[in-house]
Amino acid sequence: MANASVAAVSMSLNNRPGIGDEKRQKIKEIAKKTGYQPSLVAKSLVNKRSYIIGLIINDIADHFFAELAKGVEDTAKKHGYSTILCTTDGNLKTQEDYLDILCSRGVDGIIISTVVAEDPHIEFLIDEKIPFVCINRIPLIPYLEKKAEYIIMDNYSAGYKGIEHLWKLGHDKIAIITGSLNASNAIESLKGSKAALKKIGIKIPKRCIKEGKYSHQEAYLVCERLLKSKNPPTAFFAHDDNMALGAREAILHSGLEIPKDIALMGIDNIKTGALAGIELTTISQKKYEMGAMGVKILINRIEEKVPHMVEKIVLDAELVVRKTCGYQDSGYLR
Amino acid sequence: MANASVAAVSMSLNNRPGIGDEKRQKIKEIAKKTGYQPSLVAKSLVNKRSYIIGLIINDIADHFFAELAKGVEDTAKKHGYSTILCTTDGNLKTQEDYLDILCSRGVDGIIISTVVAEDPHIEFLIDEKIPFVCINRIPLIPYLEKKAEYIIMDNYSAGYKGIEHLWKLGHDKIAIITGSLNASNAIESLKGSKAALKKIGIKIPKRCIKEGKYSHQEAYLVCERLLKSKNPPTAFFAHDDNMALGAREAILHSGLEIPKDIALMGIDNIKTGALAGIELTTISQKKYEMGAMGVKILINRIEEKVPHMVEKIVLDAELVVRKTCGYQDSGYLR
DNA sequence: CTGAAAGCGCTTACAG
DNA sequence: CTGAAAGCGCTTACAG
Repeated sequence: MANASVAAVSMSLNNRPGIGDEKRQKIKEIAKKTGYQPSLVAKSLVNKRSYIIGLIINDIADHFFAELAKGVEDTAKKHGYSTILCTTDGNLKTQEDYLDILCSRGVDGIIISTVVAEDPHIEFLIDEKIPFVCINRIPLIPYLEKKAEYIIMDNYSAGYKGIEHLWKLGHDKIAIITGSLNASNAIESLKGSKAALKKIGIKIPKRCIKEGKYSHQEAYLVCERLLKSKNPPTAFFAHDDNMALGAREAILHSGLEIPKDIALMGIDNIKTGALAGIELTTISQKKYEMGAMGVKILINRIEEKVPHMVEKIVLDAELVVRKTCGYQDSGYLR
Repeated sequence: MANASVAAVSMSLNNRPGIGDEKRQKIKEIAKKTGYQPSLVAKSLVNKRSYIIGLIINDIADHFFAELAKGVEDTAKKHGYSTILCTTDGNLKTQEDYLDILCSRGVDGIIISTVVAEDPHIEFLIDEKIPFVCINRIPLIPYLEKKAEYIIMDNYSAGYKGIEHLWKLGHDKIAIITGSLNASNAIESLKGSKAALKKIGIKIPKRCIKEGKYSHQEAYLVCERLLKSKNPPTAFFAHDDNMALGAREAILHSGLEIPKDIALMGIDNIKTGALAGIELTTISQKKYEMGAMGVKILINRIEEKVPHMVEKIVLDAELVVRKTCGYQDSGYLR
């Protein structure tokens, strides 16, 4: 410190009152010239603020979560926060480990997108009094409902609209490939689809509702098996695009054409689905925005500028008609 | 602290000698029962070890970088490190900002995949004595060569093999869509392609070598324009799959067929390229492995178990023949 | 307006 | 083998 006390430079660099303008300027100059970078870890220790948030997702190579992560990281960066990437691969133990690590790292908040319906860790987060927001999925535990913030898509409506679209195009033999049924989004989508089926008045056999676990590979297998069954469905509604693309492989590999022989729908609207020759009809989900909004809410909580109130945001599910269901060819038949 | 000094618990929990087994066990038990989590930030401060690495990439929603990031995060996690995700969007200023932040956060090391040929920040990293490894791209500054570790694909060979494959299939009118020519990978691929052209003995006009900047959109535009020119190419070699997919859109939208009218190649072998109906012929790049190996080398440096030596790893570029170049139809013609 | 002191939550020598 | 003290690099009251 070429000319002043440590307190003086601390106050200067943090723009705190208690020091003359002239001296402040001088200190800033010297700091700049010498490339002085204050240690954020020491700062964290005394301020109890790390300016780090944790982001918990299943898999960064999954296009859905990658978009989510992009929204999170962009927004965090914009507000001066760094983000620690935590991928759990859907493993609850890994999730627990990461939660522990994030807490002992003193992160200011957590964005969690992997919550399971009966999630055992939400209480932990509440007890630790660490700000967090659930995105994509929420805990389905009634007494927790008012205690956590969340932002999700209207999965029920997504599940409903998909069936409705297929039905209007003339399909009665519809197969549903669900997400991971331990998670709220999959549960809600399935509820929506079942409600639509009921409303419409058609029944589909149990064997035509299969859990695809949001996995491309799993959906491939499920679809392949169904296609080989004796009364195969004429339409597949996969509850995410990943699985829809898996089903697509199975359909095409078995020599069938889309949508001529088989109609196919997904949910999420990932970019790959828009490619020529794929043109997947789907339900749009605002992935980037969900991540971005999640961070904004989280930072509001952390900085408590806004009086705290539990926020619950449910984003619209919008039908995106492309070519895998045959709307272009026939239009709605009913 | 129910029964011992702070030093005692510190030694117990860190498995340091200097305390009796019995007491150690007891302390560990109590720690477990009370759910005590030592503050990693305080630890960082005294140990000068944060167990955090920084990962710098262009864009997490880009499939190539997402795979890379997956390899990095998985491996870091396995070795007890957390990873801070930093996306620069190819912006050097953002890169600089992140480097500063990472340093003041006291990260133990950095994986950087966004380095530019004349990168102004490598010297900074060396001066700061912070371990780092360049993956995917390297600085093309001779006197820095022996000072940084890197692991990259053999981009020259990738560029070479693509041209060779197209030529053997009978193409003379080839267009090349390059990556960002301020980066080593793009430069090397282009060199390789030019060398192949020379070896083979064909010349392609300047207007048929265009910079696509590793952007889907840019490649679309470049390809569209070239297709409309009066002597259009019969084959496109995009120097990554992202761009190949962009070119594919342009080709298909203009009513041409692949590979009947136009042959198409990429580099990277992202998963989307393998989808039915896309089946992009490409050069395989080991993305996940590159990230994973990068972290292993980085951690070796950080922990200095292995005597330090500058490592340079160049991964093989392997041709993956699928359907966009017409090999299935005709086989090699020359 | 400025400087010396205490403290954030740990770990590491250093005496007992 | 154990406990009291110093220190990591900062910030924040608290006297001068």
